[in-house]
Amino acid sequence: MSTSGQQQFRYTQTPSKVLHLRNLPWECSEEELIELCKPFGKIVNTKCNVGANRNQAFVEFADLNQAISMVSYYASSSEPAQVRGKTVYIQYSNRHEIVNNKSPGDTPGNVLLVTMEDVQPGDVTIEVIHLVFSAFGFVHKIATFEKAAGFQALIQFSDVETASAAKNALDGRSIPRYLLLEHVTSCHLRISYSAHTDLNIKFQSHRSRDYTNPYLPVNPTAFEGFVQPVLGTDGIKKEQESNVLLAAIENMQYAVTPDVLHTVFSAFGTVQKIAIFEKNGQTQALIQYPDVTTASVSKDALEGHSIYDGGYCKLHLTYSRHTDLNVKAHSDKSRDYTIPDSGMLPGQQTSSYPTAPATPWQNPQAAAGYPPSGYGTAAPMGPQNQVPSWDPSLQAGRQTFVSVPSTFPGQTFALSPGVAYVSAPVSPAQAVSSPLVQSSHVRPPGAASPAGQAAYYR
DNA sequence: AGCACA
Repeated sequence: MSTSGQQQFRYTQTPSKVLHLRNLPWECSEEELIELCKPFGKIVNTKCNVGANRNQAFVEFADLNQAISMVSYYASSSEPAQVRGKTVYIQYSNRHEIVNNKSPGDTPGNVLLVTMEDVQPGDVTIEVIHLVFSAFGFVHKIATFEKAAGFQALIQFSDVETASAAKNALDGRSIPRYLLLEHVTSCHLRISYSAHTDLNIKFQSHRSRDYTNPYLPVNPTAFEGFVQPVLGTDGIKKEQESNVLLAAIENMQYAVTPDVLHTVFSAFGTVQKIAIFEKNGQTQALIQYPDVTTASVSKDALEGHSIYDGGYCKLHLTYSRHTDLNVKAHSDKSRDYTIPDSGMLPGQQTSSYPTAPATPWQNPQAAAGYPPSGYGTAAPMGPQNQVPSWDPSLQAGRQTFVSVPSTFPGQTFALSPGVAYVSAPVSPAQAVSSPLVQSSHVRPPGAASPAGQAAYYR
């Protein structure tokens, strides 16, 4: 019992038939899981693609001893458990059975429920959805709606076969970027079967279509008053600018506080308000500037950059629909910098940073070879590092990372850490002179492979 | 790299 050594923590949990596996490759299949676990016993249930990164899973053995044998084996093995060459960490789950594994969403039907991750409703138009799914057969009807899970669409095919073909081909993939709005960096598709068999579409509108009934009335109010991105003539691209930026923070290994964001975003102008919140398991933030131009410059300069080197806390910026945030003046999730802070000058607001020990924009060399193992490697951020307003000299000395351009969503962790320096950081002056919104050029749909598959990003 | 709710 007294196994001395570093792995003793593995035994601190009470054994369970259910094992919790983490650090799996993204979208690890059930087959791969079973392959890994079946040498140790009979697997009666699994739950894959769990967690925000879909890189965790649960495996339930028929017998407790089988689970124990697997944990024990890898606890003492010199070779770690691996899937696709990635070390998998195994521990006992704190639950004793996997519940609800077979959801209704696994029962095939002719209607698919598609969840588009990491996008705002309206970022993906119904035309694009139609285009993407038409590659597998005639799409009868589409209804889109906003749920807590995100932006969702019900897509009705003629039959189960067509629907499952589309599901198999597209589930877990991303809509090719050239079909997306300029500011939309990725659109993962999560697809399950709906229990519906026939959708009841009442109007042709920006959120619902019935392609079997061209005479269906067009909802007269459906297209106007629509705050979502304005559709271009091709119905595919265009975005609405705003003085408020929405930042989706990817790969958030460090705490991101309002003050950290303030430091980063103040480089381009006065930051008025900041709000941080969780959405769909991802941390997002709203950053309010006084005007659209400042927001636009900031957005162009910071998009895709990471707050910390190594690709941590990577920012994806879009324009928010908000124009004026209503936030608590001083909480751990929000700040209103427009409210005069008695006894505190604006530049002194850095005085209390309980949770922001890492230095944004730190010199990459400083951390080279030091994978982030906590906050220790980063120097505490002091007032001297605060950037209250634009200062070219600071910007010149500031080095930032940008991920390799070909980094696809979901592969972020799997890709080599080949990050590239932005050798000439974008200065606001340059950014202003360059177009704020790129041309709405869209490659023709024919550019997609006929099967509609090769073009989709894994 | 640390627990599942759609």
